[in-house]
Amino acid sequence: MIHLHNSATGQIEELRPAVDGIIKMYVCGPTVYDVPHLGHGRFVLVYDILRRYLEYQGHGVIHVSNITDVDDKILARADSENRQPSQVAGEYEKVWWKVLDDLNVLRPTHVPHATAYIQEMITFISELIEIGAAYIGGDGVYFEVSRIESYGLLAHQSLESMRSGARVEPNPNKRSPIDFALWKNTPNAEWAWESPFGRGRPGWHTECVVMAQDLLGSSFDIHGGGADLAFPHHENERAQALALGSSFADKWVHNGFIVVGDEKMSKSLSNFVTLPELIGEDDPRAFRLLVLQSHYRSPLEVNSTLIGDAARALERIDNALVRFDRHYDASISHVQADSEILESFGQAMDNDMDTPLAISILFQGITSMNVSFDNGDLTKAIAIAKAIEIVVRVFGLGVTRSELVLPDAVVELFLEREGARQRKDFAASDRLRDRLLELGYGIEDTKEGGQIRKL
RNA sequence: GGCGGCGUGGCCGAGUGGUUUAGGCAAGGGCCUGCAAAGCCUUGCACAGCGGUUCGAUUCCGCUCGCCGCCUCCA
Repeated sequence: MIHLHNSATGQIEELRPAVDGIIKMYVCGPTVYDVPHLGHGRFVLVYDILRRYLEYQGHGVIHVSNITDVDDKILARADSENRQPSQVAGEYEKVWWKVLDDLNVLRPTHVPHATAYIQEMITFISELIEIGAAYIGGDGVYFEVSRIESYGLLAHQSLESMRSGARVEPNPNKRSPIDFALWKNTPNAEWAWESPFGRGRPGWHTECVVMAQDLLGSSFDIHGGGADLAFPHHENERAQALALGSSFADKWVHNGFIVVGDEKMSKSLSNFVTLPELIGEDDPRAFRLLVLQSHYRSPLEVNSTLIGDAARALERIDNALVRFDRHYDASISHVQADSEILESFGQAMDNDMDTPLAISILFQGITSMNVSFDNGDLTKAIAIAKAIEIVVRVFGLGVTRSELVLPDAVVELFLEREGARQRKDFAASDRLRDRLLELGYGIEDTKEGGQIRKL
């Protein structure tokens, strides 16, 4: 079974699903107020890979990831553009799914929206007030953090040190500076909901607790998100759940940031690259490979050089799969995937998702597959190729193996060149090869004749 | 100020108390090829610095220097 780093304990621990064979995972999704950037891309890829791996191992995965469509930033954008918040949210959610499709990310099992859970949140907040864990301040409802003894678990800070180190601005409506808002009263706002505590809208930290528990139950296996969500977002989710007696998430998993020149990529530093920008220029798989080549908890540097390096590395994988395709026929369908490769792959992944090591195993496999093909050991080559194909699929790096349909004009040029080569008219054959290259088709001459493929 | 993390060969980036190499990209040499492409083979005194533990440390401990993150909206 996979072992994962649990931010709650600081240890790498074995995942033990509460329900055998089913893994329940909640991943905090985006606030849809702008175009997603590389940081969003990384978290989405990390948990996509985790999910694919767990499914590869035969587990059922219930993957829940929300869309935050109620938020101050959405409102601010709507106001500045003089339109409805729901329009803003709708627009950027569309962009979000487009980008995820481009990145070949599997859709979560459930995608709850905050706006669809307002009533449930109101009920939840009422319960917190009832048991005395939350109180009504002048401008909203606050959670009384001191109610939770273990508050600070994810921040790795004691309640006391959090209190003394709090940098939040003092708010006379709060009993303590570290208390956080569950409900914000906005009596005159257009975009607001009626509640027993006044007209307003929910705070950010409540939606995930409510939606996660609605879809996964009061306890589940994995709660994931970016490292910057550990505190305060996840800490506050946890506090609310615990106040009402839930055990909530078993493992807290946090991925590292994208960095640019050693600095965190963020809006405030305006050093971010958006995903549509990246995808527009490069093979989206290059970014996925870059993410795989670093450990998910480490900071990851991204720049055009590194994306280019990854794109070239990708060619090595693609070339290997093309070579596999060329040799594939019914006669070798019974060959089993190389178990040694799959075993080391599993060991690497089980160790806190060591994808960099797993990737190195993949590349080593590619080399030995090529060697086996070169030596004419077809059975061995195919066995390795089959293992490679499995690993590539778990990583989500596969290309759609759509039938390579060549336009007639290309076929004509290709056959013409084959003829020229046979006549040893190399001047003509090279000219034709250049023509094909211009059209986007590459040729490799092998013992069996020329091989053409789209580049 | 509190807490957490990092510093590996030209670049990115794993890993490990010792004998065999992470891996990718780039660079040099070679094989293959009509030339290429693809592929293969091969080369490069890596583990921030200083001490300590140890038969032996890049890997454990301490200190120093440098860097980053969280503590505020943030993936």
